[in-house]
Amino acid sequence: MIAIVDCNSFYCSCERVFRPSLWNKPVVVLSNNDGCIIARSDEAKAIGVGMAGPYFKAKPLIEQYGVATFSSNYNLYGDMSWRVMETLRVLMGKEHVEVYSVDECFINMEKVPKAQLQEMAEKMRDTVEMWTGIKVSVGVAPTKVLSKVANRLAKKNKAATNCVLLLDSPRKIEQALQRTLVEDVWGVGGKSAEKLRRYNILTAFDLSKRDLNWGRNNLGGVVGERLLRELKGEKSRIMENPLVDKKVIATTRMFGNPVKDIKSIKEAVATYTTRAAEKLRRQHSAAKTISVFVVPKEDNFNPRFRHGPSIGSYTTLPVATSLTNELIKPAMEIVDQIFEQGRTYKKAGVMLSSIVPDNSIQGNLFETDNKKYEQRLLMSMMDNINFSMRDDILKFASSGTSRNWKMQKNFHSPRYTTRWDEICNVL
DNA sequence: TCTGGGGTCCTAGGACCC
DNA sequence: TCTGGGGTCCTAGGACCC
Repeated sequence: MIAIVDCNSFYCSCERVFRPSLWNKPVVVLSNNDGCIIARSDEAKAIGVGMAGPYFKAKPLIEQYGVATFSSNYNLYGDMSWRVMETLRVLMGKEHVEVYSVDECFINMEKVPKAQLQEMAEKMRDTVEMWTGIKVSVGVAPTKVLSKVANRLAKKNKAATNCVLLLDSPRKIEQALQRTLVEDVWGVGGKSAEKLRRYNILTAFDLSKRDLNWGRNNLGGVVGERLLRELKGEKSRIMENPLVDKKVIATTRMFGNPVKDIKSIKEAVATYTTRAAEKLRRQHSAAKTISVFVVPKEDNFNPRFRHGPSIGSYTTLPVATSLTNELIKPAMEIVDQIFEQGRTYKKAGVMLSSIVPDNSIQGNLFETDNKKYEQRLLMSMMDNINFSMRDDILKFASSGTSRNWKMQKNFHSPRYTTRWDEICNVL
């Protein structure tokens, strides 16, 4: 059996841990740049605040009900996520925990006797709440897809399930599938749901009755076949190694305000490159390809392309690198290529790909080992200082000092758990 | 006026090889 | 007159996830 542990309204819950007065009150958290709503407490859902909607549209409702509003505080959420996952690793053994996203993880329950599954799921729920203050929901079933179905129903019917649902018999699985619409199945997105409805497949149960070949031919090849296997109770996505290195590393952001000058774009791109290179070094990798793109602000707004088309280019380096300065240089050259005078831009991004472990970088005849060593030492000193002191205390000059492109964060909460000067005060 | 930021996997099709 | 069959690698793009 497999369990999935999923934090309830995770970002909102993180904010509420340090603001108990918001308990049972409507809370929302906004995306970067305070653009969209990306998390809502149950109370906010109840008064009709929509998911992923733009903030400005929901603003009247938010003000009318006095909804507590926060800019996203990823320092806080990242640390709280680590606490939740670490609690589960202590409880279940770290080899059984597969972190799937910031707020959810799969637990391999093969070793737990069948009669103790319910009890163990409740223990996970209670321990995480006791140790971190975060409430979670737990779904347990024979496969990952079915455990997601269970988790969703547990969350939707908190009064009846107390946030734990175990699907351990064919009858329970069938009932759960009948109560789940096909678009709510993990792996079925908008496009597929539309197609399935045309075949009169409306619930997860309807879908589970199709045979594997049908899935292969109508739902994106092997992906569809695997999905059908999982719905039928046959494991098809194995427990993956949770700490696989990223194959692509990206840092992309909307600007706080639209930007017209190349200097600002270069500052932003240099800053994003710095951030991406840090992520690269954290996983001890180096990249051979760097791509840069910008998104112009289009006057005729087309809802089909919310961000408008992006304009970009890439450079393949002679040797893979993880050194910030070696990545900033080609990035700046790409900006020179793609920037058009007279246009206004609203977003830019940097992507690193062709990623290899940094201990297997191909040597370069013309570079002495000594110089490389010194440069790496410099990088790791910068990383340490920036991590332990404050973001960006040391930076490359090309990242700029004016930073008028920086994003808006008008409702930022303190980084209670990761900065000494922002620690929680109890008065 | 104002709509995020990361990722993954898979497939099709072209270039190229013998 | 008549021009195969099998494979690999790469890239772009689609669909999906949180």
